[in-house]
Amino acid sequence: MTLSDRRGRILGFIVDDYVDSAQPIGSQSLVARHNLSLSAATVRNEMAALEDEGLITHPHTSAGRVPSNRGYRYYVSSLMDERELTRQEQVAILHQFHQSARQVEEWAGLAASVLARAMHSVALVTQPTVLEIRLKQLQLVELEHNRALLIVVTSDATVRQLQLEFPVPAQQDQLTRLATRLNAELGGRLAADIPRRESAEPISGIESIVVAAVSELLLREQWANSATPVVEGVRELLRQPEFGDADRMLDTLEAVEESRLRVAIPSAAVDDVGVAIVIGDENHVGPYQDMSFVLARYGSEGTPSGVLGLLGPTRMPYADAVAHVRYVSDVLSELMRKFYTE
Amino acid sequence: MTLSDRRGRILGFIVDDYVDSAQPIGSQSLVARHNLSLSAATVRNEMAALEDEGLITHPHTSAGRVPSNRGYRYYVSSLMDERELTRQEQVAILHQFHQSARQVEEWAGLAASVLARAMHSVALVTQPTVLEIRLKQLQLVELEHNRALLIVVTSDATVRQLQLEFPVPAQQDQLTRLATRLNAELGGRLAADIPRRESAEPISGIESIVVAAVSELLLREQWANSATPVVEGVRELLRQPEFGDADRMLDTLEAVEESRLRVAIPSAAVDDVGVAIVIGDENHVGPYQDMSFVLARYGSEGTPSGVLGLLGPTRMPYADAVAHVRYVSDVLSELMRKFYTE
DNA sequence: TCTTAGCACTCTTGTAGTGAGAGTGCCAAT
DNA sequence: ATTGGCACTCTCACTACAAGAGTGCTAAGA
Repeated sequence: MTLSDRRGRILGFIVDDYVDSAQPIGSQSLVARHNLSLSAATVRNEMAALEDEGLITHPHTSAGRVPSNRGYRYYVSSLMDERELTRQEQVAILHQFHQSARQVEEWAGLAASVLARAMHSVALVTQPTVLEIRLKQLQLVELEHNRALLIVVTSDATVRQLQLEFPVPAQQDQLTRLATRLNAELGGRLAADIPRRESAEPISGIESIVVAAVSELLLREQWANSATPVVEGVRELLRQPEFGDADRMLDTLEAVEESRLRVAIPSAAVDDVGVAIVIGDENHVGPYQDMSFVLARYGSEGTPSGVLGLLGPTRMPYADAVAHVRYVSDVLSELMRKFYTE
Repeated sequence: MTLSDRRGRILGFIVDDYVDSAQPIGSQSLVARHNLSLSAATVRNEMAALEDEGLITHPHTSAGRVPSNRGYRYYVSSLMDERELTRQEQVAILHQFHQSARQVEEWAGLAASVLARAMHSVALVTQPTVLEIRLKQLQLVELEHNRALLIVVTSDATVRQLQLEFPVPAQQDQLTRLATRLNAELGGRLAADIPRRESAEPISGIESIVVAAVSELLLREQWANSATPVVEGVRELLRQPEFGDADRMLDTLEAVEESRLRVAIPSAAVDDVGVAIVIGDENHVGPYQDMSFVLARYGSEGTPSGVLGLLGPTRMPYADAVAHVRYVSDVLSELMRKFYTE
């Protein structure tokens, strides 16, 4: 569907005005605000046409117009002019990264709060993960009797631990020897390559327990991180007028909690370069019928990567959102690139 | 202050009724509900007296009575009969622990959700920490060039890592030798004993960096854990009628987020055995003027310990809350005792 | 054919008024 | 000391009403 030039502009105005006023837009106020050389009546006719196309709606007979999900979609795909952040905005963001992000693990959280604050919505950022995660080193520490702590360092410089229980007691020096041997055998391997050795040479009970645990840790790592993003800015979001009443607020709170697990779903839409926008019911799952996601990948060839983005009301300043998400994603990618290729 | 028997009973009824109806309690309905052999007028006289004592208030001239913070305090200290959880309630809770708590790290989270669900309030549980935390083992893993990962295992079987940057490159075998030596020197020491060696024998730059980092990690451990408890049940709490309007809800959301950092303050009131109750403005800090904390310690001699408890509206079923907090604290203490003394 | 002025109609929102209901406070009688 | 009675107060739900904003349609003008 393509709209005439004028009709498109009117839709654009409606979206813009509605996004920043949160009030239904009437023909007269629209003419006044934009100094149109048209009468309100003409605008009304165009509006009626836009409504026939399903791009805007009426809350009730005599209220102004509000963009529908399809209207936002048209706006985003055909009307919106993409913008970059101003130099000033960029500096403000960079500043926050330089000031307080010492550890890789803190980057995701920082990115999330930067985004949330700038856009007054919820920001979601997954921890960076490598698809091809390799074992870098493992270590065994005796705790008491027959319990030990397994520590695994992976190629993306993260650490995981698991407590193991052995059928028989094991001394620290015995564990150290085992760790040394396993490091030699398994170091540098992919998760997928590790546990396939049951039928090889006979192995002691302890060793098989350790090997199984190592493989579990390598896999769990990927899962846990990619499934539960850092969530920031819930309060920012709930302050928006669409969440003004208490019930709506509770539902949204639930939606946001679920979103921890659910980003996975719309993020399927994220291709490798661009910023993906999922508007309202375009996301068929869950309680997100009147919320939108703006998502992007970050990270590049040879570094861990993840997904980051915003979850806000459909009435969202999309151009700003896209600009912010893209910029933060670039910043994060660049940080990772520097860090991992040194 | 001590109330006459009858006056005390009436206060008790008011608190009980108000706690479960959330409606101001009038003299007539009180007489009816409890089959008092008194007239409403008499009850009114008693109520007037209670109001003079500052134990109950009037939302407005012609509404029923509502307990004041001092009223709750009197109720809790003199009127409430403590109860234990029924066998059934106990089993339900134990069941959840046996079913899903494999790792020590998961206990706090589990305890929090058990409490939150049972009491429809926010539950706060700090991770267990040892006051006398000792270095068990440290490990150094080369990452790239002059960066390495320091891993520290402490006496309470937790693991922390930190990325280090050295002024000069360091090979893995060099790092391994350093780690071995430092383990011999520092193993078993308290956090406080570690960094006090600058002026001892001359040390290489790398070594001093590592030692400083070890000490930082040992201390950070304690801080991070004791300051930020697991928080569960925000939605449960906000569903309570006192948070019915949106503004109130936002404020509370903020209060709860802050409570992550602030439990420290009322938890000062927690003595070693009992359950502490902090009602409304008894907590002078922050936005908790009409919320109450019910807190207890868990853990015992020789095991890590922490604080756990509830944050709910002052209109809270205190007897239930105390019973739940006490029981969960006992369960947790027992689990820890078993785990750490094998 | 497109645009526009005019007008009747609709729906929301805010204000005011009203009556029922619940509760209090006080007084006088028991 | 307790209680019945009664006037008074305040909330809450409902209704009525007017103002305001907006629409849809029609008919006239460019």
